Amino acid sequence: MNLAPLTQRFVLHFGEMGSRWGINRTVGQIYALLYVSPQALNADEIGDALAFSRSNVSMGLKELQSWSLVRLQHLPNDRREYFQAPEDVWAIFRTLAEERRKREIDPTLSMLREALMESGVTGDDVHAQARMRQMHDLIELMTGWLQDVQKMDSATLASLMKMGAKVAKLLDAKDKVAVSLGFKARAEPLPFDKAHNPIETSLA
Amino acid sequence: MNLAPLTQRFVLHFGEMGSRWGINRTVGQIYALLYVSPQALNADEIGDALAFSRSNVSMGLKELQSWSLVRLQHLPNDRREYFQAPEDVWAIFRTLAEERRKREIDPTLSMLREALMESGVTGDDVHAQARMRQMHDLIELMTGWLQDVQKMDSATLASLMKMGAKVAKLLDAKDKVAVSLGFKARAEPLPFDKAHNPIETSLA
DNA sequence: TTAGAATTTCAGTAGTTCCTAAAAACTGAA
DNA sequence: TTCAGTTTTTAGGAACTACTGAAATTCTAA
Repeated sequence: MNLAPLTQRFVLHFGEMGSRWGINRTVGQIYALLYVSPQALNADEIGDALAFSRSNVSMGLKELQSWSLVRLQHLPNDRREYFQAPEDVWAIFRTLAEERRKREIDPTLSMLREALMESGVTGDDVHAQARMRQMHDLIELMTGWLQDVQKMDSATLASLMKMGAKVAKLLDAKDKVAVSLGFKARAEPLPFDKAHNPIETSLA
Repeated sequence: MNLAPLTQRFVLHFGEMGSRWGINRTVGQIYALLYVSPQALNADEIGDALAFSRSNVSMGLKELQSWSLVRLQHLPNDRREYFQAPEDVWAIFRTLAEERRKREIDPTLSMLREALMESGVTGDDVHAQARMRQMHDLIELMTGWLQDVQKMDSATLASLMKMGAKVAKLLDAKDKVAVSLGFKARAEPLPFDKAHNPIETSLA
């Protein structure tokens, strides 16, 4: 491996973190290299840079493609495939969030849905099913919210994130202002009341 | 394994998903069992229910404790340790988010911070460092926001999530109302302008 | 202090994942 | 169709992780 110093540190770090992120060292390093590379690289260049066998690079790239984390490119008069990581970090984040949801959450959500359809449940399963409903409702709320915010453009999302906890306070203030004016900013009532909260009430 | 049908399905599913979640089958199944169990269980009961060796159960419980996902309990006149999963699914989510941040994100944030301190960077590393800054700024924004919302109580958080994308629109409307009244709801200007957005400008 | 119950550690084995080198398959030009 | 360059698949060894039973340690009540 013969990379510029900062790049090398970055690449090695991604290799080490790989196992915590559910990818292997190879995949982590390949992605890191592509992320910092100013231009697309082909499989041989990647293999040379990281001292991996050609086939290992091939596997790694396939894995990254399955995550939609790399884009394929072709250069004129060169039939090798060139790979690059998308530039927009917000887009990368969106992709990651979506892929992880698909792999780590959706299967569980399906299982829970099926378990909740089951009727005539008896014995220990009565309590178990109630617990599953709590988990199901929370996950459904989270994934629904995630889909919502994924539709926002990056600037709006960034603004909301920077506000953080202030959002709640502002909305509170807004309600008061709106009410004092008899101003109706929303078509349907906000679900601030507990009665509409499936999480709080599902075990009640 | 001799569990009620729904419980069994739930437990087996958690075992299978374990590898995707970065835990092993044993740990996944133990957590699932504790999650649906109406009362705390001791290590022997867990081992019997799941047909694991006593030592395997011990390791699994240790792992779950390192994630702060199980609570330890003692019954009167019984010196065995009893384990249970916290009941509040929101609290569980908070714990999970925090632990994953510590393990999967914080080390990378540190590495990026150090890389950005580096001065006198030349060659390929100039572009690489700029890319690292983009990643750093995004992660910092996300983790900061996460800390903010983790402080909210569950009901507020649930409300905000249910609103999803509507939050942005409401805030927009709120600004208009506030402005038309000469009403100042916030102490500092909101960073809606691009100039204050480190993500958009760090590579410009 | 000690018996014995409960838990943890350890060493060995089984199982899984990672990685390479070689073979096979594919692609576009001649 | 053939050929050379390129990519993918495959088989097998290396490295790592998971699991068990036994031994060691820790803990508690008498």
